Amino acid sequence: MEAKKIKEADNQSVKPQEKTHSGCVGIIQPVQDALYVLSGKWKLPIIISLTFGNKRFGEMSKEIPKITDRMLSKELRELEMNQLVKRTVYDSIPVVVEYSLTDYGKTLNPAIEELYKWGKAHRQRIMGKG
Amino acid sequence: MEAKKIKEADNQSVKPQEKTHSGCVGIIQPVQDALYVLSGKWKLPIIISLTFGNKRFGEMSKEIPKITDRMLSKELRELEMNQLVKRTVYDSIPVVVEYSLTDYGKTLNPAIEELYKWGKAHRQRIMGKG
DNA sequence: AAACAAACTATAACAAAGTATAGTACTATA
DNA sequence: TATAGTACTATACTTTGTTATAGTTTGTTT
Repeated sequence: MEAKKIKEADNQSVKPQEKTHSGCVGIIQPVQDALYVLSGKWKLPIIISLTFGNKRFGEMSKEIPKITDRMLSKELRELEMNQLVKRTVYDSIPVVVEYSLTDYGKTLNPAIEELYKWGKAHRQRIMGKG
Repeated sequence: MEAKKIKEADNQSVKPQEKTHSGCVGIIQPVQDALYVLSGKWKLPIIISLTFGNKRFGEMSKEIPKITDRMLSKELRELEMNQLVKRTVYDSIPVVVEYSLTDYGKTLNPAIEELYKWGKAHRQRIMGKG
């Protein structure tokens, strides 16, 4: 499988000659690239689940609150295409499929960590010091 | 204006008694909280634009590639509700409206920074060492 | 008075994302 | 033969997100 390309539409914008205004376009684009790969409700939950150890389909299905099998399957395939997740089939009987994070997938850790910290603080702020 | 509540649906899950599996649910939820606030294609671009200085509607509209006025207006309102962005009306003539990040909005900086770094590396990986 | 700018807002249409439900293929066990 | 486990996939549908287009208000310039 081949890595999904970065959206064409994100390619537009800013030839080097153009004014970069305050330089913010150079920041926006990579952030949008990241969001594109992580888009949707479930990719980060799946990745997080796998940072806690390799998992089988059924385990993840139980472990990630509210995810449906369809979404799990769909998102795992996308993550695989982007080389963040690896799928290993053991030809035991019955067949067992194990998912794991690739080394590349693990490079998302610092970003996830920051989102986690912010999200935690945000929840506390909103729920009132809970 | 009042801060938008965290989605009810995100409240479900895990009573303290329940098995936390490998503890990953405790990470997933805050990350989903963060994603909820930052959801959509435009909130981070808008926030990034404002980290480079206070801006007026028209400036942001030009500076953020491809955003429509409708989305800019809608997303600014949401960010304002979440206290990430402040809207200041100067009663000059003609009236001028300035948007800025709140201190709280600025706390997103580390997360954005990590997403930026990852997105930049990802683009290089995919575009081929560009 | 006519045209224009800033900062939006309304309406409708369309696209993407997500959910619900059911079903498949394989094998094992009762 | 019937039931069950594992790992999905198909279909249809609903919801949410985004875009396109046009219009509003207040005031300015010509």
